Amino acid sequence: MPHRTPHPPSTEDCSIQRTLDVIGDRWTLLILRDVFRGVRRFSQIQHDLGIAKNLLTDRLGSLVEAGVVERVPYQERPVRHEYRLTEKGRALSPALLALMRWGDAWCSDDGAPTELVHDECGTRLELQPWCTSCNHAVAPTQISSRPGPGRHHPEVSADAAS
Amino acid sequence: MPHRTPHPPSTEDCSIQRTLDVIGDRWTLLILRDVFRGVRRFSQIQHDLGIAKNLLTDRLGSLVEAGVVERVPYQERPVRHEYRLTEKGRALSPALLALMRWGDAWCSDDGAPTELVHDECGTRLELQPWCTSCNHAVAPTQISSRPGPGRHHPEVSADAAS
DNA sequence: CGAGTCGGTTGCGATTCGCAACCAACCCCC
DNA sequence: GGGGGTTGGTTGCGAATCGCAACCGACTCG
Repeated sequence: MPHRTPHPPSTEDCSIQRTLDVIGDRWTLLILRDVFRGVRRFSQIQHDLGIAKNLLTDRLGSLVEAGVVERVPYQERPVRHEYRLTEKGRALSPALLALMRWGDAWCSDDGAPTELVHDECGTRLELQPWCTSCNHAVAPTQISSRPGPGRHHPEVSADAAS
Repeated sequence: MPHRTPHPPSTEDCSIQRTLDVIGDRWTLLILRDVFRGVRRFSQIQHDLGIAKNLLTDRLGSLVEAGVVERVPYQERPVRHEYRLTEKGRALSPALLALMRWGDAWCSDDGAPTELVHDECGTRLELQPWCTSCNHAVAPTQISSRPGPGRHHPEVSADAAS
């Protein structure tokens, strides 16, 4: 259980903060990437990532506790478990894709960035927020949040970086 | 300069890995969130986040070195600098939004998840990968990557978690 | 019985973090 | 021209975390 500072001193806790409290660890997103890919068993993940076993135990425990993955038996005699994504965990897919896309586009060793494409039609996917009724990409400045009951988070605007 | 293990033992470095090498730190994404919001000066960020100054110095240095932000003077006499997003940094916007969205939807303290909406028309934004030619959301299984020259990354599929 | 696998737990040295103190450059003000 | 304030750091040090290796219990197979 990697505890953060009990109260991040001045910033009110925003969505990013809460998200990072769950997955903002050096290993956690890599573990989740493996689980997304179908690498679900302790030893598989451990071998694939090269993570220390005690850390993997710890991170998987946190993820289970957070409800991102669940520990289900995949065989009896001997009973063995695997870790599966919950609904909450599957909901991370867009974020993981966006991070992957960014790494491809901006951190590739060879110069050429790769693209994500839609298998069926070969269209390049941008992963921009896309408005289904206006049918075009939505700039970060045109996005706001609609809180359930009176809460809002700080605006994140790329154009504020002018 | 927070060094990772020199060679992440068995996993070949994938896009997620490379991305996390740049922003996979407990503080870095929070720093970037601030910069996106327009909080660009050292002392502002430091105060807003409550991060230790030596760590902030270190993280900002890494981000500058990675080309995610740049350090530009915003006044002479005395010369003072601020940190601005580069093109590369602005490209993180979809990822940041996706993470924020997830935190809103799944980690809110009060029960009701907030939604992202398009200002102009009020449409709820899902941040799913959206195919502009098919005009519908693209499931993770239908996404593949088109590498520039011979490289590919592992498929990330939410449905593999069946 | 002995060896092997899976999924951990325990101990310990090395790294990193968080905090507080200090500092250099520059400003303003008297 | 000395005192005080702000900005953007640097340095030192104790505490928490990490990474590695060793060990372990349950179980299976030969």
